[in-house]
Amino acid sequence: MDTARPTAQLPLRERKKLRTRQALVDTALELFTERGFDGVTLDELCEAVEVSKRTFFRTFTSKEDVACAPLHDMWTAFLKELEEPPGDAGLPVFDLLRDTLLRTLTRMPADDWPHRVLLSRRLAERTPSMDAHGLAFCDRTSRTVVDTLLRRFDLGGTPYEDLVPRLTVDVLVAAFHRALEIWTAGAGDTPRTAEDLATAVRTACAAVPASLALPARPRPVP
Amino acid sequence: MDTARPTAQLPLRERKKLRTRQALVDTALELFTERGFDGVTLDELCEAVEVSKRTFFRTFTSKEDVACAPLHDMWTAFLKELEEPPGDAGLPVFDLLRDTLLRTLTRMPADDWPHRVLLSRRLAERTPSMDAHGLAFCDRTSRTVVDTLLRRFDLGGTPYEDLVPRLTVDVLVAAFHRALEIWTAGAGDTPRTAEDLATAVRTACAAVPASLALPARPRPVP
DNA sequence: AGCCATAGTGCCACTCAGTGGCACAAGCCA
DNA sequence: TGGCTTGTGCCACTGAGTGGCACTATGGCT
Repeated sequence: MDTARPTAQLPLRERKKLRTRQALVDTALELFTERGFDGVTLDELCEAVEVSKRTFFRTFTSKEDVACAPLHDMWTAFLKELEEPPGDAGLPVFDLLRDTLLRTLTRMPADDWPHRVLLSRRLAERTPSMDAHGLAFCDRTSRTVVDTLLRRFDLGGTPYEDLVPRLTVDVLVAAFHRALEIWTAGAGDTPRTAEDLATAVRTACAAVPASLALPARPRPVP
Repeated sequence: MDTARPTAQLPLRERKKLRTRQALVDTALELFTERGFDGVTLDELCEAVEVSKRTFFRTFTSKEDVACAPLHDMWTAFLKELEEPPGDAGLPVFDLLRDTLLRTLTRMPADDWPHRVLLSRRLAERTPSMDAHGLAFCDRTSRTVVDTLLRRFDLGGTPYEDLVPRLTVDVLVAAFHRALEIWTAGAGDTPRTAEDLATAVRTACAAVPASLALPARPRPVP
């Protein structure tokens, strides 16, 4: 089952753990997609992966968590990527974040990650508790991102705590979510790649200025 | 307990229901604040309000729901407010939304609503599942807002579904959340009013352009 | 090679959120 | 007053998530 990955040379124990984790994610996405999030009990999932429920909860914090793993992984990779020294100095933070996100996308495992994200997002759209879990995770991650930014960059001491940089991150996250939505909704079973998603992210980010300037002409009342 | 409100003249049954609802919210916020969200079981809450658990779940969708009620109420009022014809035509949608939000704030019950929001937000900050629930609710509301906008205004048929107006709403929601955060964090037990919150909303909205332009000057590496 | 210390696992019993079903009471309408 | 509808109480049940303890596999050390 999917050995010899870029798992490189981790201690055996770690590799085993990662394999269990991946098996749980894949089986969960498969079962949930087939019978719905609520149509599958954790006992069944654990049975299928041959793992005790106790072990499941040592790997994931909740039933939602396992189904949201693909995007969790991406954001975790994003945080790592953000620690790398940026190419251009003086670039607006928003562009820096966008580029970091795009770079992260190119580095996700190209063969299976996009498919996992697709399944996960489709599930989230019809499973409120999954959606909630994903949003809360993004929110927590955003805080971490702001902390990293403050540590690495001189943002000129903004008033009201971290209002300005935090808004920057919020806008990027919003744009990413819109991109995901568009990417996920795309026609039926067309294969989706991380590049497609990157394109959508670029589009969404580019649409931000227009969204702030968008004029509201009232319709003629019917 | 808190009769003769702007409840006006609703059928008796409705008024009773609303009173039960309000009692549940207030008691929940009180108990949760005192002993923590997880430190109070629904059975205890229902006992305190003298209502059966079954009834609780006819009024609220989850334990989190009752604790998030204050902001739910606000967004519901916001949607209603958005149906009113706007004063100025041709105003940017973002400004229109912001003004609608500010107007909504002035119309919330001035005496007890702010205090409820404060308790609710403080709880949410240390209760992940409450935070998640609140975020998911906002997300769903955002969709409704976009639908209303599209129905009421001629937004010039944007490409990629509703990308542009949806981003507009997302940015407003982000700004509101930052405003809430600042307002909630404000010193200790200073009384907080809806006007204070309105001021914070104005500040956060005004900070949006700066957040997009914010330059990232790298710090000298330590 | 052999042997602990320790990280990780399985099992079991328990709490509590959330649901379905049915009988009953309170508000509403004639 | 009596039917009708709407909302409530009660009770049993499912399933997520947790704590505790005994057990096994791993990796370091001699």
